[in-house]
Amino acid sequence: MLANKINHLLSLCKQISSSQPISHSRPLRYLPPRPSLSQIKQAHAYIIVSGVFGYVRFMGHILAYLSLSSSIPLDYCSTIFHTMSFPSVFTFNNMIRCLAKGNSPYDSIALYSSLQRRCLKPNKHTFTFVLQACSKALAINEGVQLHTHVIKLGFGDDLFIRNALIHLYCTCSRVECSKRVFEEHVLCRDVVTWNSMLAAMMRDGQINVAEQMFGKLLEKDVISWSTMIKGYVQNGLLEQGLVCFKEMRVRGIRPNEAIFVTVILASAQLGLLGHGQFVHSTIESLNFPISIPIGTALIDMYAKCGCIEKSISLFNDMPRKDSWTWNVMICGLASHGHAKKALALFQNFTSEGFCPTNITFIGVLNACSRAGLVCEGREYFKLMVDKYGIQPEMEHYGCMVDLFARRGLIDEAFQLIETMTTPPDPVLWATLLGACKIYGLVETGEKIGNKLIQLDPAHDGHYVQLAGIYAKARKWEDVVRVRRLMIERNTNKVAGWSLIENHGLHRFVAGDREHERSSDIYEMLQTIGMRIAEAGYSPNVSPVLHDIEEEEKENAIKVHSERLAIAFGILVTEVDDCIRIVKNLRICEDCHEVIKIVSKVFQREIVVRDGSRFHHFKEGKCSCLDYW
DNA sequence: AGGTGTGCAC
Repeated sequence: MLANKINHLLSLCKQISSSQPISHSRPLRYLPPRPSLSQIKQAHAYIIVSGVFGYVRFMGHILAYLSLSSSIPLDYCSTIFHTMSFPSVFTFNNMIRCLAKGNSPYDSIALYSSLQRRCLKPNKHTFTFVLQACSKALAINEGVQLHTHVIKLGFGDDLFIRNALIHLYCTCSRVECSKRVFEEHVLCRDVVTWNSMLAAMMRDGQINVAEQMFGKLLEKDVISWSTMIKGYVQNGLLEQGLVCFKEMRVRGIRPNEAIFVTVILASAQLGLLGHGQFVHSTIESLNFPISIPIGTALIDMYAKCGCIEKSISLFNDMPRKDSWTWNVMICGLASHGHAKKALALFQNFTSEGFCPTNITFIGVLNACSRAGLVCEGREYFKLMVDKYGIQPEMEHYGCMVDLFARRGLIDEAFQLIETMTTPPDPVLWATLLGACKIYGLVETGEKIGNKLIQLDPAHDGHYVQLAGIYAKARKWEDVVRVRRLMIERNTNKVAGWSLIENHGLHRFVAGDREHERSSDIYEMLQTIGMRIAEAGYSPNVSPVLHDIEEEEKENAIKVHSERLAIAFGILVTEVDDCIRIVKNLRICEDCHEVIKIVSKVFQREIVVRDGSRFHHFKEGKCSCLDYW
């Protein structure tokens, strides 16, 4: 159809050009709204070959079409531009736009200067394009100068330009300036202006202000909702983001791809399967197409919500995948300890012609470390550098140190750290510290622990780990000393919590008695205690740091948040249902042991996502093979 | 001829 039109255009132009000049816009009128690159090239070639009268004017249009391409052919654009001796402002504008959109923002800004040197007068379109370039280049100084030009030339009231200015100031973290632009013109604000301002407040973390603005916004379009939802999620207010999404659905607004991706991501971060499934079912009920970004986000979400099988089946069903999709799947398999599957997938990935990225190798190395595959880990690390030329980053060293440390190869971990050109991240030392705790290496642990506390004195985790090492060696005086240090320094203590979903969210902290079914929960804890004792369990109190009597220590670990959540889970779920818990910190050794036994004596499948990985408890065993 | 919004990590 389109080809016919173009052919028609060509023959028409041939006929006309032999007799009389054709009118200005005719060669381009036959192009569709977003023509393909080859269609644009055909039209361009024809304009030149036919020697159409006024063809210089068409070059601006050709550039305008090119600026709409998904990946802008900058070489082609500049060839067109530089063949013209006297480009018009229109042509300049579209070239500025091509450069801004095609990731050459500095060239775009430079072209604006050259437009002025030629004594051409920029118009309102010039500013929207060049301001976009400034936002992209974070060129705040140039942006401020342009703002003065805008005012001088009398474009200060233009809605599009003001929105571009708001966007510029907010991407350069000048929220106060964008607020000023926003407030200057109360009368002529449109939805887009509100949206830009909303985005600015979000980026600045001023959620309350943004919320008020959102409330005042009478006509909310899809992007207003998108901005608000994304803002919640970006600022870690995941549950509010999902509530906002639900409200949008209630009002009958059809979400777009970006919104779906954002709320799937929020569900993944929360780790709550119910929320993720709700979003997935919304997509299905709207018959919304599963694009690559949505499919990828869903795979990631199911993996992070503990349903790795569902991730795998979605992955296999996806007709088209990009390297992100593969990376998500490899990382997902790795986080669940399915090392062999992750490594097999890596082989398929490369044999299908994809090029692995630094992220791919984080997944691969993570798979090796989770499964204790030391030899494979060493090989992949070498392959990454030698074959793919990827320089190891902190995260790759993190995986390797973890790999060695878990196997007790502390010396090899130290050797690797010594080869690093950049100073090691405290996370690497923290990984080693964890290994010292597992292997009972009190002296090494003490050295690393003190070093870490020196490096990062506000992080309470380091004190807790070091105290844990002392506690395991029953060095109670040292435990007390470290704990006292932690209290004196008033560290940012992160409270442990566990979440479980059952007709809404239930969050527990240790010793919690706030829940409405608290007395039932504690009764269930008693029952659990009796039944696991019958099965031969005896408490391991080393994780308890308090210098208190043994009996009290036992009581303290009995009420860890994950146990309260599991007791509640047993109370409210059906026997065949899997109990899913999300915990912010790492699970303690004793709770891990308890949950293993619970899974056996109560015949329940329990999945715990802790701060670092997944634990699938079934028949008295855990998928981590007691290695975390 | 113009402005706003999405995915992978120790």
